[in-house]
Amino acid sequence: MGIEDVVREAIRSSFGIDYKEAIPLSRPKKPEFGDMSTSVAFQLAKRLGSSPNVISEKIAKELASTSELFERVTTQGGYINFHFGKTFFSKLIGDIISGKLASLVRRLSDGEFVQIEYVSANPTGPLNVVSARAAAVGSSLVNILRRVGYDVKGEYYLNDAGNQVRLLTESLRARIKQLKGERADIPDEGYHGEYLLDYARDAIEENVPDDRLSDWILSRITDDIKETLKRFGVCFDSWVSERELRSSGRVEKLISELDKKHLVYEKDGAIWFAATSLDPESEQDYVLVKSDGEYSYFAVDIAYHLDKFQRGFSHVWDIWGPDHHGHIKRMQLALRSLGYDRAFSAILLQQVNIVEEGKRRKMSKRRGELVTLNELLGEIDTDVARFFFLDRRVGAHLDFDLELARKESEENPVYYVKYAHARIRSIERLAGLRGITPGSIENLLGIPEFLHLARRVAEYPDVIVRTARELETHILTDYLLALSRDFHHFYHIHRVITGDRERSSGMLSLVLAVAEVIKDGLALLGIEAPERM
RNA sequence: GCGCCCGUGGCUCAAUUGGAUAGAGCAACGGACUACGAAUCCGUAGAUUGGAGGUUCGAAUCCUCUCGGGCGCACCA
Repeated sequence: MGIEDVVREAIRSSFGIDYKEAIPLSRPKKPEFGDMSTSVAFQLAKRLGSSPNVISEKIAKELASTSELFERVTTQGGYINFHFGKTFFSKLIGDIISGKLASLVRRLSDGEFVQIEYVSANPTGPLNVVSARAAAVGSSLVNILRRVGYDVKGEYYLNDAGNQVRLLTESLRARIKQLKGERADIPDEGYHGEYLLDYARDAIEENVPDDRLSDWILSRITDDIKETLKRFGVCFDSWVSERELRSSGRVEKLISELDKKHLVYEKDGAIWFAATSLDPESEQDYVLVKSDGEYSYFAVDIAYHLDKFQRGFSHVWDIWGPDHHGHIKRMQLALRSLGYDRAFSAILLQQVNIVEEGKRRKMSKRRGELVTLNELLGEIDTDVARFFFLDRRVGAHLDFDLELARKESEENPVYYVKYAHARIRSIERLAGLRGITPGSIENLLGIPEFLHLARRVAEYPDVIVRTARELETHILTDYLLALSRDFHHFYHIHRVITGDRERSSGMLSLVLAVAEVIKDGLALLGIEAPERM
């Protein structure tokens, strides 16, 4: 029985009511307020026509006499504060250092088959820093959801068809001609980035026939994207090709499916999806088949998502850039008509701006103004870059100052966390030399810094759950920073290995637990925890 | 014009989704290595949470208005 149930039970026996709402539990800001607290008395005050003070005291009294979970239950101005006992911490630390850390995390799912689709940048050029943010966040969320029990697959949707590809090929063709000294202009809407010059050189060298140019450039760029992602520590479970999707007949099938539901009509030579008839709130209808006979991006994307569900995913998260937000509503609408809207959610990752000398610079792949992930990784460490992207809310804009990133790579917070880990491993090595092994911590919990650090370690399982639930990696990075800070502070006050073997054993248990948590947390974020630095 | 996201110390970000005195890191200033790693620690200073109303026991968080910044509103993807 968890804390929530215990409190609910206490409310029942104190006031004879069934409290069905969630019991708000939070970690108090001050240590004297205990290990966990609830403000439920405030909520009950109105309903019971009594003051929070009176109510909280009654519940606390009831809890103190009935629950074995707590050493003490106190009240403070209407708040009810719970204090855990020594056995709670002993068991926790013991479990962590004996390799049971993963089992302490509450499972949010029992193997539900789900997918996260991320990056999915068009294969028309090198990955930029915007995709890098998506790559860092997506790959970490895959790990974290896996930890709380989901069966997660990460997928990259490759837009290797349609207009953009045509423009890419024409741009490349123009670059080849230019290199051969012929006059040729890159189409206005085409890709003007210099990177195409390198590809053009290779194409000339390899003597790629003109009718194979499109396939050739797509596979070259796709390979380079895969290579870059690998360098960034990102590996996808699957890659889905838009071109194959188009030729598979799935789009056609989708349209006839929608047609059966009377959501399709023809106008001006195009075929439309009747969004407005499905939802009066919708502003407009959307084209499925253009008047030139080509499928629209929207049509193919619906077919793609339908295919995901037909592959058995019960939930699908897409990580999209802010420029896609207009796409969310209509996708949900289309999926609703097919019966899948609740199984789909989009995570809108806010944009990354490149900042130079305090001014934002526009990023455009077509104009070729971009900072590539490869360039970035040439300047700073993969781990530093990942941490940089992960230590922020997804909804927050990110002003990326390469100058600053370069500078910060030497004083980046990620090293603070890594250093805490390396320091503990160093202590562990010394303990090994002295023949000291982990032992009981019970006699040390009276030391304030020791208790504080133990409490911080105890938060970890809940931090993972919150990170997974909110799909926000910064919750985990922030926690790791706080844990590292608490450890460094502890380290300066208390020596772990001393002549007192019993005390040393207990101290060692706690710091080893800290190291295990750091290692585990960093691993979930795709970052290495070094033994030495 | 309509819709969505963001405004928190000089800078970059938090605040467990409405809870206790708004917290950290950079940068600034002053201190700490003769025992486990100084990539560290301790201290000082710095905030009318863009602004104005409202909702209630309680607001950075919710509602209305307003001011800035960004992004959408295609037979582009």
